[in-house]
Amino acid sequence: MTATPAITQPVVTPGVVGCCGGIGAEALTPDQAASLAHAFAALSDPVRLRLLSLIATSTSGEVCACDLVEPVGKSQPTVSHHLKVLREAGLVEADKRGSWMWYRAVPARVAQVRAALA
Amino acid sequence: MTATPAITQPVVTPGVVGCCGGIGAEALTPDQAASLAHAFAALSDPVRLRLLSLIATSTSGEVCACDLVEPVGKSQPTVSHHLKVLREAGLVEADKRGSWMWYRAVPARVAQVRAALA
DNA sequence: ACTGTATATTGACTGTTGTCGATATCATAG
DNA sequence: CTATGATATCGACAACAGTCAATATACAGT
Repeated sequence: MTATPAITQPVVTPGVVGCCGGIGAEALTPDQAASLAHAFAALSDPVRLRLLSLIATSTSGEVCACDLVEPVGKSQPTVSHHLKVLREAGLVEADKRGSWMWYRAVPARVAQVRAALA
Repeated sequence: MTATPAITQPVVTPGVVGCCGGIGAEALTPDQAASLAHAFAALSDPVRLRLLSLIATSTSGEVCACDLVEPVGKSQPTVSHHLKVLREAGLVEADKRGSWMWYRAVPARVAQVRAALA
């Protein structure tokens, strides 16, 4: 019954996700509840939701961190902190190119969290 | 563009929900992000997830509060507190019959939150 | 009325979280 | 190699959230 992948680690489960451990299936085990709660916690801040939205809706599929500070109206350290939380939740990933960090959403992970509400 | 219903209030939006304001659609406005974040915050606690799961998966569709204290392993006031948070988020509703409070899930509301991850 | 039971509220404590200024790290340009 | 710009980390603080014991409220049965 370890069907729900660990959310604590930024490891993104490959392949089809979100088949098990949903609210509407069987009752959640404490472990499943804990890891799901961690994922939802990452989504429970308006700034992080805006960041994820900005990243997920960008036409190029990725966006430079430098373009995220101004839209959310928070300081650079604060934005960096929120991006870290999103990354630790596996909802976004990033890599450094030159001086810039490019962030992109992880659709499979978002789908997995969404499926938990089934 | 005030498509996303207010989550702060326990008012449940009738009819079809979850068509607008999702992460993957356009970028969220600050207001949309705020109300969505409030909904996710209610799901960001393991105890509340277990409670919602227990309620949503009950065969009769509703469950007495007295049957929720023991499974989650928390004190009665703590469980009562979490049930209040779930109710304020519109994810569950309840009514008193005799001495007992009967809780049931609000599927439309759950679906609305799920749709925000589209 | 009184007693027992079910649920909610209060008050207090503790741990966590969002925020920013200051600073550190790292890459590029000159 | 220094200077500049982009990000991340650190330290501190205020606000918030989870928890429980104690108490309050409401209902049922006797």
